[in-house]
Formats: sequence, C-alpha cells, structure tokens
Amino acid sequence: MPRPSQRDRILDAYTDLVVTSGPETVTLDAVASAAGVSKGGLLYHFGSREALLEGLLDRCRTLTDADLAAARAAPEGIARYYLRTSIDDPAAGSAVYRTTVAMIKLSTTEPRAAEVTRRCMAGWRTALAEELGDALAADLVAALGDGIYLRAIVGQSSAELGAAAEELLRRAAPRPPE
Amino acid sequence: MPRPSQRDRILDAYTDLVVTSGPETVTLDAVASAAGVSKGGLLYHFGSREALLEGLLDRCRTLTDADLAAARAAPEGIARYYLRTSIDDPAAGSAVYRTTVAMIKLSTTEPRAAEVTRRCMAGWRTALAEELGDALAADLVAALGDGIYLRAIVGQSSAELGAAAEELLRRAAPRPPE
DNA sequence: GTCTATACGCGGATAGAC
DNA sequence: GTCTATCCGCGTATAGAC
Repeated sequence: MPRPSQRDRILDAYTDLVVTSGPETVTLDAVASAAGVSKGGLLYHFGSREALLEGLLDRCRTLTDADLAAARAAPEGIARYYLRTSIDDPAAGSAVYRTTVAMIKLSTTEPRAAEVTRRCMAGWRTALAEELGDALAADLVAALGDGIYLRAIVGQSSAELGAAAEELLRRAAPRPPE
Repeated sequence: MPRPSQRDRILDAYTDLVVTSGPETVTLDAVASAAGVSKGGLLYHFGSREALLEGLLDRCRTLTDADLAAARAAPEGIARYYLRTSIDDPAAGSAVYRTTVAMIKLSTTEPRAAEVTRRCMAGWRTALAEELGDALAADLVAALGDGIYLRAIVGQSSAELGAAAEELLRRAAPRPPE
C-alpha cells in the first residue's frame, strides 16, 4: 500500500465537508471540486460513495492508533493528553481530531462509522483505565472527553471546560501537569 | 394552537426515524408511511420538509422547558434528575429523551437544530449551576451528561456510567439520593 | 489517469380528484 | 382533509473520449 497523494487529498476534502456541512449533504460533486478533481476523477480512485466512506474509516483507525501510541508516550500522561487534545477547534484542529469529528457526524447515518467510533472510544477507555488504575475515574475522564466532542458536534466551544477538566484530573490523575 | 393528533403522530414517526436511521436518510415517504398517512397527507399538515423540521424544533423546546421545570421540582435535585434521565435507551426512552437524541442527530446537518440543541444544553447548564453553586461542578455534571448523549448517538450503552455518575454526584451535589 | 457526457433512479413538491 | 398522479431537479454511477 503506497501513499497516493491524490487519494489523500480527496479524503481531506471529504473530511472537511462532513465536518462543516454534515454527512449525506456532501455530494460526490462537492468532494471532487473541493479536492480539485472532477467527479469522474474521484470515482477512479474510489469506485463508489461506499468506497469513499471505507477509505475514511481506514484512515480513522490508523490515525487513532497512532494517537493512542503518542498518548502512552506523552510525559503529561494519557488522561491529560486526551482531554487537552479533545478541546480543539473543528475548523482548525489536528488531523486526528478532525477525522474523529467527521466520524461522529457520520455515525448518525452510517452504522459502520458508528462501529469504528465505538472502537476508538473503547481504545481510549482502555488506555485511561490502564493509567488511572481506577475504573470509575477512567469512566469519568472518558465521559468528559465524550461530552467535549458532543459540544463540537453541535457547534459549541468547550474552552470553558478546561478548568473543570483540570480539576477532575487533579483528583484522578497521579502525575502533575509539568 | 389546538393539539391536532395527526400532526403529533407525524412528528412521532419523524423522531423515530431520525433516531433509528439518522437524518437526511429519512424521506417524506418514509415518515408518511410510518405515520400511517400518504405523502400528500403529510404535506397537508407540514407544507415542506423544512416545516416538518420546524415542528420538531418547537416540540423540543416545549418538552425541554417542561423537563427543566420537572427537574427543579424533583426531590432528588436537578443534578441527579439530569444524569438519571440521561442514561436511557434510544429505542424505548421518554418523549423528551428521544426528541433530544433526534435533535442532536439532526444537528450534524441542520444548523437550526444545532442552535436549539445548544439552547437546551445551556438551559441545563444554568439550572445545574443554580443548584450546585459551584460553576466548575456544574460544568462537570453537564459535560458528563453530554458524554452520555454522545454514546447514545454512536449506539453505545451508558449503563456502566451510572456508578461514575453517582460518584461524581456524591462530591458535587449536596442532597442525598433519598 | 483524468475528463465529459449521459443514463437512471429517487426524493421533494404541486395539481387536482374524491 | 386525505389521497393519487405527475413534474422536476439532483445525485450516483457508467461509458467512452483524450
């Protein structure tokens, strides 16, 4: 599996449109023109709308795995890494973040996207439980992160939640912020 | 404004289909047949797809206001009432709950739905802050509730979160469960 | 590989009968 | 009020040129 740049550009455009306009309103035409190709060109790389979704699903799995690995290696610890990176901006976030938001939006319509999203959430829940030891604390941190994502979905900022998150971490996470 | 039973049945069917299949995949045909009327019949009551959405938005506002009033009057307190009723089943929940889940799903596509959802969330946030006094605690409880709804959106149960919620409430909410 | 042109089906909305 | 019949536009996918 090489890395065809054109495929990536198409997936980028698809992600953007899902995040900004929501799923199902995104037509192949819109994705194609946003990616700078024609509809025919798009359908050469992804044979159908279904294949396009499948491509994004794969990318989400890959990016989340990498993000989990980065969290485990982070000096601040998994919990702080998770909550910090969850408070982001859909318009200008990291690749993982934007892909995750797109995934959640797609989950409202596509069962396969929902399945992948659940799997990703479960991955974080496991990692958090490993670090925090306490299952209850892990549940709380995971749920707080989920709440932050829901706000992103409905277009509400989560900036004010930073303080609440730090308060929760002070009680749950052993490691200091620095 | 009387209460025409037929309108309500149509809105019920619309809500059900959004919850189960997601927005935008729900056609007027599907809503009509689920409600036991023809497409023409539906379009007599709601002149357009937009009007149908507007009807659900109104209903959401009404139901949420009533639910907030019920929470303020509940002996267990607002925080416990909120978290308890948030842990529900999309397939067989209360009217408010199902409407809220539908609203969030619609938020991924319809800006007006997102606006109403934000307003409802803000209402709960305010009520929680009133009761708990502490703004940080109110943020945490509100975010936990949001996280529970996100799980419902991606089709994941939140039953295991009951214990974590109770733990959080024991610290944040003054009143005992009984 | 990427494009244009086209076939095909579906969903929303209107007209008008009952 | 509720139905059937129909028009119209849009979105997916295919065929085939370059």
